[in-house]
Amino acid sequence: MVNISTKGIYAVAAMHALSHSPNNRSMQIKEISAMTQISHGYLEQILSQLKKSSLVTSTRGAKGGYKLSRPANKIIILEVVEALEGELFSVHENVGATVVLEAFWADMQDKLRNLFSLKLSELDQAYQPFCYDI
Amino acid sequence: MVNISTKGIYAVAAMHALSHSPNNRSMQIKEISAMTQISHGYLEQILSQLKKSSLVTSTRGAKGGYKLSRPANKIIILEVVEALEGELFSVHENVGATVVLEAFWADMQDKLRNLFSLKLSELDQAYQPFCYDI
DNA sequence: AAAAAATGTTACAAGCATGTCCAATATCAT
DNA sequence: ATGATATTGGACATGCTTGTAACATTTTTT
Repeated sequence: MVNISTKGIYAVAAMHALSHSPNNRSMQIKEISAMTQISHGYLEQILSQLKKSSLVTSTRGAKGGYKLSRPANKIIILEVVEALEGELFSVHENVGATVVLEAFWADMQDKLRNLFSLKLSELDQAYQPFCYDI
Repeated sequence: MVNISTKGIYAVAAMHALSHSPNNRSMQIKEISAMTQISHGYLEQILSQLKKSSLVTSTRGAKGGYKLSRPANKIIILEVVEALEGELFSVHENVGATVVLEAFWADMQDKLRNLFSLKLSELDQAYQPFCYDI
């Protein structure tokens, strides 16, 4: 079943925010919350998960915060989403019930995973609105 | 948020079963249940939804059943899934919070909808396992 | 007319997801 | 050392989803 909810989308937003921290300096939840409009409490949970999946590292205490554990071009969106929601698409036993449907859903899974295999760093490159030069 | 759960997958399975009814004769829940391994009770709900979305028609009473309301090559998987789960992918306000992310998710939505715009009739053509001739 | 065979509708239990909140722990600054 | 500042972990409320089950309604058969 495909599963991308707000949680995964928020995670991508948080990671995207982190990827913009100059020189990958630590960012605090407070800052990320201000940038993404995600509630402080919910970010706590999300970042905790991202940490468990080794996508970010943290330092505690005053002046602490989170930062990317790897450069943004070594992280793909799929990882981020799956860190929060588990396997993006998993077809279980019996839901196909025919060979045709099993093959179909397996193919879908493949295509979906491809679709989400974009690097975090490519977000800006690919989706930045066109800007005129002077 | 992307949302395809067992319900949508079951719906595709049910529709696929119906598309194999010779001459589009009515099939009963009992038969569909036997073919797809989906419980009778749950199929009732699912078929009821499919009917509300005008994807199937039904006749009640003894010798009743369900059949496709249109030929299988006029029905796409996306419709079937969305009949059960609502819009396949909808990005709401604020979850992007930046232009880049909004553009990204909008693009994803587009690509996903394309991915699921396969005709019901194409399932067999595209995913039938290869068979050797004699 | 009555029984049998289907769909149609609704209520409900159990589990999962979303999001809030707080206490515990760790770190920095004075 | 002490207080301020952050993360960490978990408890918890609320609502949605999944799936079951029972009952109502409609149609056919005898």
